[in-house]
Amino acid sequence: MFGLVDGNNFYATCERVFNPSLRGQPVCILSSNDGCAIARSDECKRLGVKMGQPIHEVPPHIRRQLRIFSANFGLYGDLSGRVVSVLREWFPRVEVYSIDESFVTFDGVPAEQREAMARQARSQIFQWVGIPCCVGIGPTKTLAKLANKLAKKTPHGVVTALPGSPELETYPVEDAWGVGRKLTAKLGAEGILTAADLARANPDTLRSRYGVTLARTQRELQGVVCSDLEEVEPERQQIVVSRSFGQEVTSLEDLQQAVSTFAQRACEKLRSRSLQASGVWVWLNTNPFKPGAAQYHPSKAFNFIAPTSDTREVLLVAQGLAKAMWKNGYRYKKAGVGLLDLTHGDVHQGDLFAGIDPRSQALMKVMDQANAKFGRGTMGMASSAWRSKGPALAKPVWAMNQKNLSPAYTTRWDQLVRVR
DNA sequence: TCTGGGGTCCTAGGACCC
DNA sequence: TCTGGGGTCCTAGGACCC
Repeated sequence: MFGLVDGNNFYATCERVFNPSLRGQPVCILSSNDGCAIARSDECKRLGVKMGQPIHEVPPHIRRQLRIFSANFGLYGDLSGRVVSVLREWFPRVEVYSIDESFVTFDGVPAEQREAMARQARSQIFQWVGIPCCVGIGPTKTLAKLANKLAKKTPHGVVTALPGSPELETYPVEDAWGVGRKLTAKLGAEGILTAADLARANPDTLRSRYGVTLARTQRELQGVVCSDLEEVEPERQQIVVSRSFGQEVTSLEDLQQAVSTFAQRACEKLRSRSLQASGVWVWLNTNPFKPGAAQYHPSKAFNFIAPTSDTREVLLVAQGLAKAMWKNGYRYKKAGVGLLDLTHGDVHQGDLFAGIDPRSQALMKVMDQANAKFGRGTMGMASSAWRSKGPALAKPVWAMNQKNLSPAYTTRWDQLVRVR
């Protein structure tokens, strides 16, 4: 049996943990650049703010009632780790599925004890970390997900879903895991409106019309396990860093600084996972929402002869790609850098003629260690915006808007909460 | 004025191999 | 008039997830 544990309105709840004045208030978390609502407390949902809604579309009289925050991923990630560490004490097998969701298994736990166990784990997480969770239990991950959604509507927060449960008859198919907007529309046209309808549909027709993914979802709703617990995170295939700009960028110099900064960050992520990249990919975008503005969204990739994790090498290429795509006269709103064809550092297919420069790894190691010890941005490449962290340089024009960022309560000494 | 970021998997078609 | 069988790899697009 599987369990799915997830934090209710996770980001909004994280903000409340260290700021009790937010309890009972409509809390709304904005995406990077303070654009869209990406998390809402129940009170905020009741005021009609929609998931993903651009905040400027929310009527001013509603907006004034909201407690608005810029996304503070450092805080959310840290609290997420605390939730997982409590879970590991209760369950021998845990799959961390996302920042706010984990799958667990009830191996060897008798059926009549599972819900009680889930309730205990749930109350301990609330007591120790301060995050209210719900637990869904089912014989497959898909049913556990479904049960979790049902649990949100109960006061005790724990629900079990079995194949053929009466709840499936009224459970909308679009809320099933693996059924998105497009499939909902197509299935609806065939009269498949609920999870029970999907479970009952003709499997051959489903397979041939919609592919193997939906066929698996159907089997899982019938109680057949198609997706097992993945305790070890699979190796990354790609690493992407992209941002919308706070202000539109109109000079190549600013654009290259942004691209450098993203490339540098991508390389840090790469090395933290002991990976190397064989390809780099850069793309640029103008503002698609601006009516009448000239649009341009080029993208260009480059393959290395031998995989690398050296920031200098990646940066040089990323800069070159950005320059090659640059056209005067456009107003750029977004850029991104991707690292592709990732391989593990210990399986190195070298360059027959150039060999490996041992100094490269040593240099990167020193940089990473300095940044780990003294904080991100302590050492960096001059072409990036790394120095903008210090007091001497102005904020880059492309820097994100984060007007309502809460403190790094758990990850910076100077931002700890004071108790009088 | 203001519109997120980071991923995965599947499928079909084309180019190429022997 | 007739035109094989069995593969791989790559890419683009579409769908999904949080």
